[in-house]
Amino acid sequence: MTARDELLGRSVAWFAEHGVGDTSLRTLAAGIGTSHRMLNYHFGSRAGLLGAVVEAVERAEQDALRELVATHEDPFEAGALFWQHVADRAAVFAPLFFELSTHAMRGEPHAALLRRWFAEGWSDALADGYRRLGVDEDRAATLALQSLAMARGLLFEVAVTGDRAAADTAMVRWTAMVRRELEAP
Amino acid sequence: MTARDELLGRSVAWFAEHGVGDTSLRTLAAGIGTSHRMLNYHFGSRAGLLGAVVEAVERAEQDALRELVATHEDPFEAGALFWQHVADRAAVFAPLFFELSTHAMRGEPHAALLRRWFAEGWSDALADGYRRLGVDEDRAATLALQSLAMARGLLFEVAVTGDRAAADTAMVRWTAMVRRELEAP
DNA sequence: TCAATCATGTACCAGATGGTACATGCGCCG
DNA sequence: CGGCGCATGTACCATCTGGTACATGATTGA
Repeated sequence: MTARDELLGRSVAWFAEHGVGDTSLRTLAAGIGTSHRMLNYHFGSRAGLLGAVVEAVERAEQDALRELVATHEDPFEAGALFWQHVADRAAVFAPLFFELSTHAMRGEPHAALLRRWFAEGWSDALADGYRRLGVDEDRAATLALQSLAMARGLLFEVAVTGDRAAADTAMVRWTAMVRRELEAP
Repeated sequence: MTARDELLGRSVAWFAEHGVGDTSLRTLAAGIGTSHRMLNYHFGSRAGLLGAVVEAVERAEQDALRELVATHEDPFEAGALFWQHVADRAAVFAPLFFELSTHAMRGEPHAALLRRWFAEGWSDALADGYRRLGVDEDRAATLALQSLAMARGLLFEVAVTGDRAAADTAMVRWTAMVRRELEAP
């Protein structure tokens, strides 16, 4: 692990806990035990650091999902495990996720990268899963969108209220609703 | 309309479009055609302004919902209209909503007010609606949570991808799923 | 008309900000 | 050993930040 990677990892953790918008390079540097000179040295500028952070967070989540999908046959089971994975990290992951998403909604900075992260990939992968279960194209796209929305909405709820149990049962019952929907004509 | 209200309204619009975190009092003042002196005069401080903004946004949304609920008998119809109301304003409302929500997730500032806004009220009102349809307590709570999560997740999707049509059909089909769920034993 | 209250503009403050020039360490390879 | 390149620390810069003191304009009520 290079010194840069070390700084990057600690920066992600700090941003997740304390927010991106309100954190200056100096505050961050003091918080993770380095100097603001180092951050500019390794990442060129504040914008460079943010870009690296976005990339790192995106790759970590996508890697986790890919591994779950690869190691589990049943897509519902993989989905349940991924929900668990995300919800476990809700307190630290959700604030960063939703904060960065607002940048994507408004444009700069890093809007293109963030849009790709939030929009593509996820719903495509989910729709693929439904299609493999024999659902027709139109239905699969909507189900993927709904599942994604449900997961993000429940993640939001967990992060704000801290009520993990309620969100878990909501997710379980949502899966049951989808299963019933698929079995129906 | 007092001068203060005028400034507050324009501030909300500016924050929605350009973000809270990256906007200084001076930038905001220049953007809405006043001086940063005026903002400090009317709101005391930056924190005071943000508090007023949060309060104003919350009240506006809750008023809209209350009016829809009061003027429509069928809760599904009121829900559909409220979704339309929110989705119409997604581009300007969602970024502000999700940005402020990260403040609530992390604590200060205005965490208490924001928590109340995001957590209570909404799901309670929804659960009441389901209970009035004869759903049992446990089921109603979960359905309220799911409906809220679905709406917020789809709002997120609309704000990021701009695909309103897909979100609309997803919402319509979700309502249908709930209706079927309620008719089932 | 005149005072008084509210609103607004100008100018300033101390501190923080992102960024950089420069000097110094440290470890690796010849 | 010597030198060289990466890493790190110090000090500084121009600019911007939130906030305030003070003077002035506008409005209104007696």
